[in-house]
Amino acid sequence: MSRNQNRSKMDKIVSLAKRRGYIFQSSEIYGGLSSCYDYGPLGVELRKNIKETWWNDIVTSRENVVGMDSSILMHPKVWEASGHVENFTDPLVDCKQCKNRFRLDKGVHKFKCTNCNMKFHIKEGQIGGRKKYRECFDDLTASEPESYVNSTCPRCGKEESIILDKVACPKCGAADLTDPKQFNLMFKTHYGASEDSAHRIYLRPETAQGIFVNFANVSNAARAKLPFGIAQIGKAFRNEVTTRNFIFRSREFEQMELEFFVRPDASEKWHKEWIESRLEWYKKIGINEKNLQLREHGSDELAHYAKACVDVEYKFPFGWAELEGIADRQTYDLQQHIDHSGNKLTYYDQEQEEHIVPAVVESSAGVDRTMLTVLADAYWEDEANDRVVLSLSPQMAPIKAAVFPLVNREKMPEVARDIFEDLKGHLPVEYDDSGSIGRRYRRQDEAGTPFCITVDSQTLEDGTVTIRERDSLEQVRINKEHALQEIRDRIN
RNA sequence: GCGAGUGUAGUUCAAUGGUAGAACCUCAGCUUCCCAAGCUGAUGACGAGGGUUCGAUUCCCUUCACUCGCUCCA
Repeated sequence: MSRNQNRSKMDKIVSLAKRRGYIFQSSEIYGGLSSCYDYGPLGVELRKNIKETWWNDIVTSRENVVGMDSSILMHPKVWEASGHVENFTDPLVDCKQCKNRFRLDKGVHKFKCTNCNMKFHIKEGQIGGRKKYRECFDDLTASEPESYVNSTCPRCGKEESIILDKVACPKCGAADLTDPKQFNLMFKTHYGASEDSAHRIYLRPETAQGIFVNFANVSNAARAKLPFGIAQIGKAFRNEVTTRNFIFRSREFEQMELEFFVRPDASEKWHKEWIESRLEWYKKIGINEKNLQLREHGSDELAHYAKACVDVEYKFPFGWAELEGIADRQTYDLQQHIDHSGNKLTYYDQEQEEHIVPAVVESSAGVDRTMLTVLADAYWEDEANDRVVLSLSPQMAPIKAAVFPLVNREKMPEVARDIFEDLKGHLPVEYDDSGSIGRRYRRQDEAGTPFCITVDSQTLEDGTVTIRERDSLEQVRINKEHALQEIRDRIN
């Protein structure tokens, strides 16, 4: 497909999502808030179904995985231990000339002496400049740039005479830079009514740390034995530099994370198992496997704590993109919290008769990305029948069935309403008697409803109704008393 | 964050320096015995804030949002 066609497919999904009540832009009446989205009546059902199938697959159906739900606000030291504070405090600048962005300390720092006008610069940790000036230094290996400010000039010997003249772009050499900016992906807020910095805390940028800090609590309470996992679904917040592609990357999002604790020597084996298991899950919720692939991180893109990481990717209209990362994090996380908190987050291995720090295999998936995947994968245009269809798997579909009277005459609406009333306590269903029957079928097709039950004149005679399947348009007659069971059977 | 582009009913599009039309959707009624039929009627928009002007949806500025390309993505 060409780019134009790809783009228009995303546009169509966005507009369908709004029209049918899946996804709205946040704060729309005030002009919208960038990258934040609200989920409407169908959206919230779809999200619930995604989360339920995940939870069922990861927690309920496994003996050795338990769930938890930690608070979004946590002690600030959690993020010092995890590395989230430290890794994102470097000031960054942009070169106005070549648009390069770099850490300020990576810029070319140009110094000069206010007394003798000696000049030198620091680039990539080396002192540079004219030969006659370089010779004034015993060693050309540079210290931190800040340490030269107000230092003694090595040429004329005058104290406190060196000043920082300018900082230039290491790429193009221009000294035309923006003011340094602090980039930290964590949202900051104040804890308590007082706004002094002592009470600064963060909205969690991932749910995983809530699991790690509860490692001892949960493993004791659950009497867990290795290998075992702790799972959590919850919101996380990141001040992303760029947000793009509808709900794909947003600043507020929901994660489904599993931290699976294993003996360190077994992490590789479990990493492989979870990769398979997670890929299967996406197929199970109805994603076309041709649109799924695994991608292993190269050593250059691995996070500092991870030994290996494999992404599950989906072929979106805008290209292949990451749905989930499955990482072998080794003992990094628990060890960091052991070091920072002083608590013994270890496991006593009965067989080896020793305390060990378990390694962890993490599966980190996004609810919102899964939702976009489900919608994009289900969307198609049935030109033969002139309709737009969301072929959601019955398990994912927000509305499982709709009930119609074929026409609004005789007793058909009453009979149809009775069937609807019987179903509605058990399944999400809709009743509709407006317009023509064809219009009502189309409406449900677009919303992704897999089944439509129609009451016609034969129903009044023998108590049977038609049940129509969304994708094939096939209809069969069943006894109206069996409608609930029939739909349940077809969902599973 | 930088550069380019785009903002008119729910959606897709018109028109205009004198405050806006349509189609589809939605709603109500009639009709309709199985796939967006028909008839009648109704609701509904110039993203926001300034400026120029007698008058701005239209021109200018700012801002917000979206799209694309960079950049970023523990």
